[in-house]
Amino acid sequence: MHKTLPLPPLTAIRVFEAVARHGSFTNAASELGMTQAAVSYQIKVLEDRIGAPLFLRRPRQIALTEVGQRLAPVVTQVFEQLSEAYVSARGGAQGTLVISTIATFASNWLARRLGSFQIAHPSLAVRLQTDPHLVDFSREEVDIGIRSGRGDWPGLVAHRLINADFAPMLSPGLAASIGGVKEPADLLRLPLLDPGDPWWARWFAAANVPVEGLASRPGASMGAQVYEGNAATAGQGVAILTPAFFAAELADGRLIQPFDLLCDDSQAYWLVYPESRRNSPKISAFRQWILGELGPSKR
Amino acid sequence: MHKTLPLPPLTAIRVFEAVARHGSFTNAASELGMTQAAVSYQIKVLEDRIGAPLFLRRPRQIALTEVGQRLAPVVTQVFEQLSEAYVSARGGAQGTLVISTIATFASNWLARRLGSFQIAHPSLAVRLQTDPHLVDFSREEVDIGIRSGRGDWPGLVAHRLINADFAPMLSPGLAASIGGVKEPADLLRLPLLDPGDPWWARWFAAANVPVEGLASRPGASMGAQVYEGNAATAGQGVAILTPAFFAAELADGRLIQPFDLLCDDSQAYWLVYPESRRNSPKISAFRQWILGELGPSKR
DNA sequence: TCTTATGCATTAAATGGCCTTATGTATGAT
DNA sequence: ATCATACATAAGGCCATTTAATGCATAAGA
Repeated sequence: MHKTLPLPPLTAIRVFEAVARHGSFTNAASELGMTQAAVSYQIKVLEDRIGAPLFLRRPRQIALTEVGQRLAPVVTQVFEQLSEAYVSARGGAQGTLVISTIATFASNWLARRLGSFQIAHPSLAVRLQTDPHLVDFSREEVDIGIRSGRGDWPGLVAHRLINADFAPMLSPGLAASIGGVKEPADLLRLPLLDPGDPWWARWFAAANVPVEGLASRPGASMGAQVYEGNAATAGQGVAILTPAFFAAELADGRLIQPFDLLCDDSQAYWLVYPESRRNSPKISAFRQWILGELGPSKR
Repeated sequence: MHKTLPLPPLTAIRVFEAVARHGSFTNAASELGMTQAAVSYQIKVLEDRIGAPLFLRRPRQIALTEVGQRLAPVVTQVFEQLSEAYVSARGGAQGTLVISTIATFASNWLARRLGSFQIAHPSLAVRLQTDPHLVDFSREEVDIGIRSGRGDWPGLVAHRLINADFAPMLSPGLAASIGGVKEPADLLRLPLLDPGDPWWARWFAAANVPVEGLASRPGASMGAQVYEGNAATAGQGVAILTPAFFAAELADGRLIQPFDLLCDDSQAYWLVYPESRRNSPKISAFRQWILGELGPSKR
């Protein structure tokens, strides 16, 4: 057990510092935003604790006693140090934004846009941390998380970013090679990328296209969408993809989505952070940025 | 107007320092003499103010976050400085005893005895300040005063030291030179020292001895007693003196007081100090010493 | 695997430190 | 002599702080 340091009443010391600096109870009170009576009280408290007067009460002014003169400079300096450390802690706490995200979102969405956030907030360092499990903000040093799920985490604020829905996509050239894709069954005349992905079976079922022979292996599709997207853009086949991850390709025509039919995994990607830090500047900044990014393109 | 420094909640900082040092809310609580719940609350307050967690809550232990790691050493150091200054102020306040006294008492009584006080309290420096007016403790840096008066000063504790009474004194040799002093009138056969002192007239009146011709000039007797006492001891005449100031001479026979008749000026010497500082160690020490000095010899 | 122990979080309620308002006192200025 | 200034004091209220009781999660042990 560590020896406890003998410390003066801190409230009183705070008041003493201001009084010593001003040489006046009244002026110190106005700086501290309290009444002169409160200052008088605190000084008395401190004088009682120290066992000696700190000020001489002269008619229209006060003067530090010897004891007060020895105490005042130390106290002033101590508060300066403390203030600096405090301000720096508040500031430093805002200097780095740690994002814990799952790899899929990082590579398919965040990677290409994060630059604009960093340009908008040049004083904020961003640390990306991809991690498959749901971060526990109370035991890991992470500011915000991006996770899939249902958005109902207790104690956390969750903003829905994008739905994890999916539809077939292919390059315009590949579609033209069979004279255009008119109906879902047409897709079966083209190579399917990762045909074992359970999303295929689900989508064709929703489209009322009976399909056999789609190997039913466990899909490693999550996180690999970016590769399949590249392959599809290159015209190598039809991929089943989440449109929000390929908004740019769909917009500029590198990929087309021939059917509006979207299937749903009943999953979504969420931005999450602790309720208690809702108003942290860096978290506000990121929230504002990411929701703005989603607004214009795909909502 | 000085710019107000931004400061953290000081109570919370105090708790934070202990927690950081112990690495435990529970242990810090016991050091601080409060409950673990209170510690938890204060840490939360500080974390809210700073806008970031200071500790990571891991299963059976906590760990400082980066923000906490930067804050903790500064805070610890700041409290060490503050504690040192505080202790030193409390101690320093007890290192010097400033006595404001009137010259008579200083020269006739204190001067010869103060040495024993300083020997008994070698760590206490004594500063004697002779000053004719009654010290105002609220505007002068004085610890104790010795003054004559009636002992009824509001806000001050007053201990009666000695009565300012008086009686004729002379050396045994001088008394023998006229065959001994048997009755008050015998004194008139000897030279009176400072015959103009009003004390003489008053004493002879009390002794029912009619006297004429005592020059009625304003007596400078107060403060001069020590000189008259020396002259009397040397056999140069009869002096009218305050017995308490010549206890040693009376005890060893250098002076005799032929008559018990004491006259009274209705004055006394008092030790005074502010009620609020009654328990200050140095004041207690002096009070105890001076009352002890009076006890054995003359009470 | 179940039980126990440890350590922090939370809630509601009690406490008292701290502040304010109102007023008093002393002194210097007009 | 009256007014203005600055600190002291008294009474009362409020809210920050604390406590007691309880919950929760995890690690250790049987």
